Amino acid sequence: MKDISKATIDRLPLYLRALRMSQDEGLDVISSEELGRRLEITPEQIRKDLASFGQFGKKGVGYYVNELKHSISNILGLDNHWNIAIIGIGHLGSALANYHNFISLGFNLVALFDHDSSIVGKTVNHVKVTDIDVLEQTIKDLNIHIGIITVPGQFAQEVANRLVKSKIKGIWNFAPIRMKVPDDMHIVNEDLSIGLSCLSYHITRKPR
Amino acid sequence: MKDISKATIDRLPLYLRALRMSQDEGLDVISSEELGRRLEITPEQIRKDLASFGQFGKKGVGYYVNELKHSISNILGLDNHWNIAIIGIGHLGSALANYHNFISLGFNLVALFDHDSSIVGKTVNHVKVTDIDVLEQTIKDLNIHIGIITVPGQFAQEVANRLVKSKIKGIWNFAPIRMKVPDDMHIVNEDLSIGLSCLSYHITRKPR
DNA sequence: TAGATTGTTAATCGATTAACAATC
DNA sequence: TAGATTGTTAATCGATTAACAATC
Repeated sequence: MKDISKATIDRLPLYLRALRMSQDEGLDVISSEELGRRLEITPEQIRKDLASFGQFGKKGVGYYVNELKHSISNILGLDNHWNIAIIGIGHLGSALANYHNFISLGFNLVALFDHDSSIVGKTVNHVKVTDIDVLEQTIKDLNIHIGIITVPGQFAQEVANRLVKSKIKGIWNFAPIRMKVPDDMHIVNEDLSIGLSCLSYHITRKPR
Repeated sequence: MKDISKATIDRLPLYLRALRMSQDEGLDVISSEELGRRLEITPEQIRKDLASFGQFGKKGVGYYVNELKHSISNILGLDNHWNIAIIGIGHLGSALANYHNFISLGFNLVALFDHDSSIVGKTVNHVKVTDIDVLEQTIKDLNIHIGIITVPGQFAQEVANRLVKSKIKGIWNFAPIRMKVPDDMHIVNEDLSIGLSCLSYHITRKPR
């Protein structure tokens, strides 16, 4: 398989979601044209993206919704049903613990960690908060694959270091810093203030 | 000014943050080399990005931290101190209402809206939750510029329609749908499940 | 001055769009 | 069959990287 562009991978989750919605509406077959209309992505782009992973459509017909849905799920590795943990159960951590979309994508929320003794022991969305002191051991015991960092910025690097040592597979980081991790560690930075700042830029430059 | 690339604009908030941190550390001057090291962006990229807005550096010296910080703030329109409101005070909406980074970027959180009578009237981070029935009037009264949508997906389009009618300047959308808005409406979609899905893709393909 | 570092132009790389043959 | 729609190749567009003159 050739190298897949980052932009293509970023669009796959959108395709998956649109396919689910289409299926809920009772559609069995969908064309790249229709999928594009729903997502505001050109049909050519969609066909190109999908074609980089194989031939999923039927010429003259379109794509079988259920089939393509499963194919994309598989490509994204969602079939692995990764075990995830959230580190830092403040406002954002709690919100993510309650975010049902992750569950519906196939992720298992198996642990929550916090430092604060007034939070440890509490239950958020049916999961008990564990003391961060036993982070490494719990990651091994519960076979946690992905760590979600929602601690304040000044503690994020240390948490990342401990996750790396615990042989976690990937990190999803919400702390507003660029962390230093080994080259082979997979890390995705979710930077909430970028979106709002960009919006500010656009409304300043091109007011309606 | 030539057309600025979307990628460039996305990086400006990162520059701004790194400059703040540098200033906190007592730095007066910073080179593109050093800035690049902190952000893992090439110095050439940084110089190119900044150059598209003007000449901010001194050859042979670097960039004056405080000066550049203010310039980028200005470019991003953060000087406007936009009034923002959050619509949908569930877990995510509450978390955003408590997110201090927005305040430190210069945004004013002036209103929170919800439909649920058990939430209306409560106070989150010193702001009272208003009934969504009076959304339009409150937007006018409080001169709200940006609406943050954190309602469940099925209600998001309707909220967007009402924001558009209320002549809001921009929408920051957390609902997992692509909303239909007029072409001249500025909207940024913050799609939380994309990041996690992409992480799943990477750890599946290239396990450490 | 000599060393350092920007700003800018040219070269490369990557992603999107257009076009169309293949085929259901 | 005729119309529709994919998959793929070629053309265009946009973004990054490299190189270097300008200058502090």
